[in-house]
Amino acid sequence: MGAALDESKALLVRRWGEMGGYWGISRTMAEIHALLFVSGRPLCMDDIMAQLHVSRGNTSMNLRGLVDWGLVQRVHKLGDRKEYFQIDTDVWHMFGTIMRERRRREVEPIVATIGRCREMVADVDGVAEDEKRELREFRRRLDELRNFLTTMGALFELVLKFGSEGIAQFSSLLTGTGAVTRRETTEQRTSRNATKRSERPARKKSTKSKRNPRQ
Amino acid sequence: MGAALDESKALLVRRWGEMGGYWGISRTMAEIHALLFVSGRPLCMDDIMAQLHVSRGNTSMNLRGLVDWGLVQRVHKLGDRKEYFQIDTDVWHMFGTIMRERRRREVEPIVATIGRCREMVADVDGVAEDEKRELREFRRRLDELRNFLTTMGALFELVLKFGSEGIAQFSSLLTGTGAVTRRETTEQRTSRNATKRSERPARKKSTKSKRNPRQ
DNA sequence: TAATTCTTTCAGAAGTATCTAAAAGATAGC
DNA sequence: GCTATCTTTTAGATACTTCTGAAAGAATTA
Repeated sequence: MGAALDESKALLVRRWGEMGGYWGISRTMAEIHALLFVSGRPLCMDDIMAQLHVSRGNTSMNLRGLVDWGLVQRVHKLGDRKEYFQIDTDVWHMFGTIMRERRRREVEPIVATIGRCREMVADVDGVAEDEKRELREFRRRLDELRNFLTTMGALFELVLKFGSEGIAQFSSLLTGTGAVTRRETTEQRTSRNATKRSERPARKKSTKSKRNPRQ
Repeated sequence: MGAALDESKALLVRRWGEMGGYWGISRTMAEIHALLFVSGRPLCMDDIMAQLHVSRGNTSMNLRGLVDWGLVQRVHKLGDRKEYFQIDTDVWHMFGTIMRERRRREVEPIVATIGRCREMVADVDGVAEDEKRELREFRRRLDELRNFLTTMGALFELVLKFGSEGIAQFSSLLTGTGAVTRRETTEQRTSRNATKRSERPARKKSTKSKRNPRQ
């Protein structure tokens, strides 16, 4: 009856791959990610190639992408020259990594641009009275937008720091399900999730990079 | 000095468009969205074509996409046969729309699949003892994943219902900045944001659809 | 009904992204 | 150094998206 298990895994991999497209991630990359997730053990390139029917080159590229995202780690087995790839097993931690990376790549640039736009219209001197109205309205919108983005960013930071228990508390608080006081049950999580992903060395793609030495 | 205003707007439109790609939205669609946002008034197709240098067909298609997302409304001016397009001006409401739509299109299908996967491995009969371990581990992961997704969904629902004030409270609660009790300041927002977007008629793309009658 | 004005659809062009297979690059052991 | 084993890069092929321009479709007025 291991067949049911395999089918179940295959189904999740397929669907996860399809969904990847919506998230700006190539299907293959998402499939590799899912495969590592369902396998529950490190896989080598040949495993992945065989199970997903993709070429070696493609596998290599997408694995690199996943490592760059901080979602997959390279691991090695004693007496085996192959590299194995392993996924973060903690779902909360995994999504924390995704969120932080997306924020860095996608939200921060737009926040910076909003800042520049804001400066460009900071000066009201020499503007006709009827244009001032439009200017003020535009500034108001910029401020609202920036405020939204930074607030959401802060919220994510908090949520991912405090994990699922924190959210449950938050929910019950807002919905008034009951009076909840801050418990300390989430503190252990915090330290584990605080791994500094941001300090990962920024790999330059274009550079004729030396192969990663296996320390 | 209206030049600075125009340049500032153009800059935001360009950057917003670039970012659109990351969000699975075509650049033009994102640019149109941004243009409506910065303009602060309804625009017609010719306005958009002129300002973004895109063809009529492209403009039409992308505007339809935005209307389908519920991000843009069609409006009409008295004595003018043209259609005008208007964006939701409330940033929180706007992102609420995006989040809900993304959840419907992207998160719900994967949650459904997880459910199916879970059922496929529910039965443990006739499984060798050493495979049971793997099975249980797989089930644990599936459950964790589903739990994460539904919790996050609920969180978004809450956050968008309670708006920025709610988040500020949440933040101060978790960080322990001070004892906060639920205030009622956000209630007005709630009703406005509760517009039932989900009941929008599901336009079939493939169908040789009749043109939307202007009621 | 015909003319006018505006919008949508669609076939093919243009532009991107992704994939494969083959060559080049690394490392370890002999 | 040479060979074996494994990984990365790359050029070109394939597949997918997006865009345009032209034709068809709709509503309105005469």
